[in-house]
Amino acid sequence: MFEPLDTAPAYLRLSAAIRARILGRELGEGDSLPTETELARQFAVNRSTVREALRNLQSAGLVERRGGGKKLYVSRPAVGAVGDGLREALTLHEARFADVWEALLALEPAVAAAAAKRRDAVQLAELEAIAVEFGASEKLATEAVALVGRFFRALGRASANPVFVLANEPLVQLVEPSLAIIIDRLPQARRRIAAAQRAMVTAIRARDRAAAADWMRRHVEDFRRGFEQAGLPLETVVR
Amino acid sequence: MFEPLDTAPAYLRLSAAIRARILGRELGEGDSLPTETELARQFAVNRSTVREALRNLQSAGLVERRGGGKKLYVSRPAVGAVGDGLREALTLHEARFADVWEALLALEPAVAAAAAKRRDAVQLAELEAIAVEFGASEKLATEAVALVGRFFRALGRASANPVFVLANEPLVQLVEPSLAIIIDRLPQARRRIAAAQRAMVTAIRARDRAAAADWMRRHVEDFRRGFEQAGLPLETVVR
DNA sequence: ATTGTCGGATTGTCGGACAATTATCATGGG
DNA sequence: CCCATGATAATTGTCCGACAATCCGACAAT
Repeated sequence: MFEPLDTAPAYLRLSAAIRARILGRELGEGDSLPTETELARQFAVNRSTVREALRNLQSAGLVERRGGGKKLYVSRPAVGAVGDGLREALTLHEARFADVWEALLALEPAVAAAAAKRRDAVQLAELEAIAVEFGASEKLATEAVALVGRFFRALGRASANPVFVLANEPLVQLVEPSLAIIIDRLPQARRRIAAAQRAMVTAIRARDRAAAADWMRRHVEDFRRGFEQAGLPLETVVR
Repeated sequence: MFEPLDTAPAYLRLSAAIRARILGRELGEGDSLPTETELARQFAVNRSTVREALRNLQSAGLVERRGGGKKLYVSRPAVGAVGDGLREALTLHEARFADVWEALLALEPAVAAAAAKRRDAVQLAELEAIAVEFGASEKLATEAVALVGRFFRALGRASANPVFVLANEPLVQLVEPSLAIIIDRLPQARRRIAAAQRAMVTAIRARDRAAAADWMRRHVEDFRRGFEQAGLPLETVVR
């Protein structure tokens, strides 16, 4: 007979309303939002309430401020921001290295295969450049790790699959600290990574999906071995 | 020479400060936050500013209100909430069905294998119950879809890998509407899904990882065929 | 064309206020 | 002694009004 009343706080209903407009494409990426005062007038609430709703949308990445300006623009959630959130969530869920590794083993070969299938010339050149720079490096562990991260991210973009791009990000973030330790402790790590990157680039250049996936699989398995050889237990909780 | 000044608004620095405490485990899950007035006093800002910071943390799932109460408690981001955010992000990134399917094909066999390896008796019973209920159903498409969703989520939990659990969620959410259409249009879809679920349960009961992964692979590939046979183009943008 | 200036618009932050709801606790009954 | 109960205090959600800092756009000066 009667439906339950919506007793949610106004700031939540407000952000839900705007969120729905964005997801329904009535507000497209790049459109600017009305000013806070104007929103307050339209929704007939106080500006403080509007601001709470906006903070909500802002941390979901649905609106953002561009280049030091004041206006808010509708945006698609940035990969980095989504990745940060996922990394936090996984950290608080006490994901262990073994868990992340298991996901990497499932995901990355498919990413590599998709990259081999769909990469364009620019993306191939980027991967090559990163592999060359890594191979030539006598750099600090942190710089080497950053290059590995760039390689994986470039691979994700080359896969032309937004699901892979987004899924990639938190895994790479979570793995980077461990990788730094491995590169520090195991002298052969750099060589093995460089070899794997070369092999993957070659396979991707040849558009050989199977080879790309296979080399990635070895690369990821190597990574686990490195983790163990560096004396770290697989049950280590990542953070 | 000079470092850039931190000119971020107070509400952002405030949420960053609390966020760091939570991620650093100084505030553990279940701890309650001080009241807004108390936070305002400690950080020497106005309560309005505190509230904006809290809205930020709240939508990241780092704090939540429990059972209609007033107090805020530190929490780990709920799987459903993280999944919602990811689904939104993927929608706005214009992920196509083909992209989601490609990710499913990479991820789900690994999830099934992990479930076969690590499931306990309760989780096995849950999977069995869902499969039986699905097999016996003359239900509406929406109910059948809900059961498929429950099957995949139960599988994720049985994998005992939080990365799989979190990655699973948005994919399942994105795929459910398509699945409803398929079940509506293709009479044989129900039978094929039921058969796949039975096979997977059998493999998982026997702890046969390879068989579980293999049946899941077929299941996912079947899903793509169903999508095409239902007359939907793979390039359809999910939402 | 670049730089400086000026007024208006907008955001960030503040203080205070109040109703509605929730937490706390003393108190009396079983 | 334990539990229900009601009064009281604390807290949240929302509003109002205010003001400095900053950004924006237009216009003037170099």
